[in-house]
Amino acid sequence: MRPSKRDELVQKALEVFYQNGFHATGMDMLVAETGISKTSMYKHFRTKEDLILATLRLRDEQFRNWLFRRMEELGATPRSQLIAMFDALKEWFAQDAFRGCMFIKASSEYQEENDPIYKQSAEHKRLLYSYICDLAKKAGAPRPEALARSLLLLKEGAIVTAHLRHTANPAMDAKAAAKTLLAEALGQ
Amino acid sequence: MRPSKRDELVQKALEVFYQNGFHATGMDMLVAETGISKTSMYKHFRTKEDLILATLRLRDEQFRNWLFRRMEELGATPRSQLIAMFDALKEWFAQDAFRGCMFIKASSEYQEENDPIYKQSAEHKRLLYSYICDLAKKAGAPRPEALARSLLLLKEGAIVTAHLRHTANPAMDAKAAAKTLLAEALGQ
DNA sequence: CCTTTTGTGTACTGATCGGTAAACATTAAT
DNA sequence: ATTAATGTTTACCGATCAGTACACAAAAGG
Repeated sequence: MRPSKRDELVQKALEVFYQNGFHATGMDMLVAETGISKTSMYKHFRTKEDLILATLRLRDEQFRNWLFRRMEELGATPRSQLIAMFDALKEWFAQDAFRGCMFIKASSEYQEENDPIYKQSAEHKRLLYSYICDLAKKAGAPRPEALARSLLLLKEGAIVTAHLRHTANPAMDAKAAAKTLLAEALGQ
Repeated sequence: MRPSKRDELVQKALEVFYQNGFHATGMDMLVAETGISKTSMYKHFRTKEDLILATLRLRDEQFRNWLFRRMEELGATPRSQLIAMFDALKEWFAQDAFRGCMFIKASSEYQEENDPIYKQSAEHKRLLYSYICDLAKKAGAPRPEALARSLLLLKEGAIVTAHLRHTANPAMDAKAAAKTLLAEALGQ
C-alpha cells in the first residue's frame, strides 16, 4: 500500500552502506544522499541499527533471488547449477559497484555474538547453505552437507579474494576447484 | 634502542582494533585501554591512519610468522605442510579472541582502491600467496600457482565462515577439500 | 469537513570524533 | 651537569555523531 519513500530510503541506504561501510556512514550522509529529511527517517526507523537491519533484509532477499535465479538460468541440472554458481559470482565480481559481501562486512563491524546485525548476517549464510545443500542432495551426493560446505568455502573465499585483489579471476579459480570437488563427490 | 612504550601502544591498538573494529574504536578508547596519553600517541603517530597501518604491519608479521612456523611444525613435507595449514587454522579459530581476518576487516572498512590501509591489506594476502606458491612448487605441482590459489580460497572461506558461524569446524571442512584438490593436482 | 498519515524544514541536544596547545616531569646519553 | 628525547596532565578545538523537539504542509479516507 505504502511503497515509495520508505523503500527508496532503504534501497539507497543499502547502496551507501555497501559502498561506504556502516560506522563510516552517518545519518546526515543519508539525508544528503536521499534528500529525505532526518525527521522522516526516524519516523520509519527508530534507530540507525533498525535501518541497517532493514537494509540487510533487503540485501538478503535481493541477493538470494538473483543468485538462485542466475544459477537456474545457467545450469540445467542440479550439478551444473552448482558449478554455475561460480559463473554467476564472476558476473557479480565484474560489476563496478562490487565491494565484497555485505554480510561479511556487517559481521566484521558488528562482531558481538548477540548483536542483531551479526545474527542477521549469520542467518543469510545459513539460508544460502540450506539451498546449496538441497541442490547437492538433488545432484545425488552421498554426503550433501559436506559437499555444500566445501563449495561454500570456495564461494566465500572467492568473494573476499575478488574484493581484495580487485579482479573477478577468483571466480574461475573457485569454479575449477569446485569441478574437482564435484567429480570426487559424485564421480564424473 | 627504544622498544617499550611505542610497541606497547601498537600491540594494544592491534588487539582493540581487532576486537572492536577500526571506525568503532576512537583514540580516546585507546587512551583508556593503554593508559598512554593522547599527546604521546600523536607524537608516535601523526594520524589514526598511521597507527592503523602500524598495527597492520605488526599483525602481518606476527600472523605470517606464526602460520608458517606452525605449518613447519605440523608437516614434514611440502605437501603435508600445505595440509597442515588447515590444522593451524583450526587452532586459531578455536581461540576465544578469534574475530576473523584483520585484513579482510580492514579492507572492508577502507575500501577505496588507493587507500593505504586497503593496499596494505592486499599486500598481506600477496605475501601469503607467494609463500604457498613456493610450497606448491616444492611439492611438485604441475601448476603451482593454480593450486596455491585454490588452497587459499579454501583458507579465506574457512576464516570468514568460522567467524560468521562461531565454530572452528570450517577448518576441517577446508582440510578435507584441500586433500581432494592436492590429490588431483599431485596424484595421491 | 475533519482527522490521520506521511511528509517537510530548522534548529537543537549531549556525546564523541580526530587532533592540538601549553606547561611540566622523567630519563639517559653526552 | 646539561641537554634532548620521551613522557606526562589538563584543557581545549571545530566537526560530526545518533537522535529529538517543534511547528508546519499535503493528501487521502471517513
